[in-house]
Amino acid sequence: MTAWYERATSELAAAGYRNGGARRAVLELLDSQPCARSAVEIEDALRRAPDVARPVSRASVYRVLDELEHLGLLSRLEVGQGVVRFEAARGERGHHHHLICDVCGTLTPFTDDGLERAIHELSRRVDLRVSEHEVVLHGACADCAS
Amino acid sequence: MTAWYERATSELAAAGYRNGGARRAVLELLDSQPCARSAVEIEDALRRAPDVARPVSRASVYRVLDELEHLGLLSRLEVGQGVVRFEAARGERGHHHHLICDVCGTLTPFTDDGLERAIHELSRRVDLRVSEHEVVLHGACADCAS
DNA sequence: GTACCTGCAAATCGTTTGCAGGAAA
DNA sequence: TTTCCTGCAAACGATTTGCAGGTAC
Repeated sequence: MTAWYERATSELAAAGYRNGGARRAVLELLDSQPCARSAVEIEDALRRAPDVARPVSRASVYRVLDELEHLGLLSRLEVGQGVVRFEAARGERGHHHHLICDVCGTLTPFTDDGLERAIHELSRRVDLRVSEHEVVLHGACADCAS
Repeated sequence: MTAWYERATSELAAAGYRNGGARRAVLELLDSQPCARSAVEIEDALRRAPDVARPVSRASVYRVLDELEHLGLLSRLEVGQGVVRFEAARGERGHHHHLICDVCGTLTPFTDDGLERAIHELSRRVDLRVSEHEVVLHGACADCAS
């Protein structure tokens, strides 16, 4: 159980949500993922691992994702073929961006301090009260480029 | 008629496409836009301006967008509520990124050399043959933040 | 016991596709 | 005339919603 999971459960409770089974299952699944997942991927993962999790209907997956996003506990990532993916927002330490292989669709996280500095700089000059940012590098991964 | 429009028509011709009315209408509309547009927005714009354009069916809009994207004449931008937007790929000079207001959905282009340098740098270190990149800053625009 | 939570099925919405008639070359 | 281009309508797949029963508290 990570810090994110604890924060998520306490913020959900503070917001008046009950501790239902579907919500807990989605929360645990997201907490265990290294990178962003779509609603369908989450539903499949929960269905395929009845030992550690419990099946959750697609409608509930979407509902939970929506709640978590509104509480600022998830980051939304749109990339690829009209699919929306979510991942735990773990704050400063967990902050990262994404590489996507346009051939096979694989998503890989990366971090870069120079990039963060540049974004921090320009965020102050821009006519928008910036709350988040996202960077995606498209290309061909090592496997697909060969 | 911009350089992009000319390049687009000649590349389309070179690829064996005919000069049909729907394709020309979508091309002209995209050429006149300052920023990315969705298929639905394009369809509406063409329908609302019968003087300068001609109505084009939604299916044709999607088909033309698809052709243009494959020829590298359009950049794809996914941001916001599961909508895909496209804009003319005008090359180096036209290269830019986007600010999006999460309240009203307004999309605004911006450029930043420091950001480009940082991305260029890290692109060489990363395990992906990078072909494109995209940066989106989320937040509240001047109007919505007040 | 009450109010929220969940699953199911139907409804939406963006996008894609099959097909038949119309247009470019 | 041949082949591509278009529009229409149906098909699709991701996401949302209405409703009835189940569950947390």
